[in-house]
Amino acid sequence: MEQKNPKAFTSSINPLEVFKEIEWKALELKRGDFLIKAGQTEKYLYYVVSGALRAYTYVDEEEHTIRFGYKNSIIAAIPSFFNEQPTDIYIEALRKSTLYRAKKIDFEKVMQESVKSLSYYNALLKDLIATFYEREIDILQKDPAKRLKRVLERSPQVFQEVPHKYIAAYLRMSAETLSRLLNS
Amino acid sequence: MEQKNPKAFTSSINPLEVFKEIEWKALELKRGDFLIKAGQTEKYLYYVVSGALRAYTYVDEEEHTIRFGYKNSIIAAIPSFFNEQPTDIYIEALRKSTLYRAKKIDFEKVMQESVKSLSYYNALLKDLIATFYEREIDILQKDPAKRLKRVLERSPQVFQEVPHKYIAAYLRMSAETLSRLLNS
DNA sequence: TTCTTTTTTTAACAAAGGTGAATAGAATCA
DNA sequence: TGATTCTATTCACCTTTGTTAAAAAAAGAA
Repeated sequence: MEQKNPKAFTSSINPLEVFKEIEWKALELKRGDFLIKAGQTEKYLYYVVSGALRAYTYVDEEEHTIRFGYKNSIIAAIPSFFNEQPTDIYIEALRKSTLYRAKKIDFEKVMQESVKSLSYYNALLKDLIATFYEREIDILQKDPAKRLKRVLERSPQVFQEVPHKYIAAYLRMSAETLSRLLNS
Repeated sequence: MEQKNPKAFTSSINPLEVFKEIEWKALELKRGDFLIKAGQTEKYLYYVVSGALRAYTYVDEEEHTIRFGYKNSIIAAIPSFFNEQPTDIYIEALRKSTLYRAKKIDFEKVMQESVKSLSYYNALLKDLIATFYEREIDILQKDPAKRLKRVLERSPQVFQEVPHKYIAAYLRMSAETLSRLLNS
């Protein structure tokens, strides 16, 4: 069974397999490129083939890392994707990355045509809700060591893919605290 | 516009209006009664007419308050409702409460029969995702005063409905810290 | 490869918030 | 109503984690 978190607003479903009727367009990002920036409205869902990305937002000048995208994960500015309002999320490539993207309108078209697609879409939504819920429980833990443990057990590979300073931010701790925890 | 959070896994939609075809059964809870307990699978969606409830879960013996339900809000053990697996959530009435409930299977039936219902259902899901996202940003704030401010501005009435010690837990701070903040 | 930039580690220090305890105040129930 | 239980406040103390700074290590670019 594939791990679920902390992929970016993700699902254990491989959308390229499931939504074959949809046109998936390949794209290449280099380190520092953005998939989306605050103010834009999310029109795509992305599937990461290789590389690493992070989603973050600002509240009162403070940056908060909220999700990662890496191999086999879905990433997008999900709230904007669903409500079609401008997002406050930035998604940035942390290194050279290859992804596929599909248009929201293409999803909707396929959804109307096929009951099977609709049920897959529902599965995707369920997975999304599960991910959000897991995330909520993760960050509620008071003890930084517990927060680390949960994510480390669920998604050990993220520690290979993503610089620790971003993982620390994702776990709402300083890079120094994460370093202390990993070396003890 | 109605506030969105921290209702319990909620929506600004009034489901009694929108899902008229569904049979909504009234129920009365007294203080201390449970809507659902860990281990059970959520088969209902509840709409709160009056009263106050809280949803909480345990991680390593520690209790975490995750949502509240009160007047005009929806509450349920949402992840379980969607994935049909046993939940780890408890939902408890904090005082005498009146609610309506509808069966999941009735939702599904209506969804198949009417495109309009399906689109309302989608709206409900969007709202749910927005709520989860707001919640994530809320609890990520480092400063307890900021976490309080966000919820206080969005849902001032929760401070009338719910004992502060639960609000403190919801805001991941001690009751003492909340008291300090409110009296300064 | 070498150079440069970025990331990680370590340490000393400060400060924020939790804990425990005791009191005061509210709400609930018989 | 009065009694009891539950909730909120206050204080002193202490632990934990963030901050600042500097050095070491690693990764990326040329």
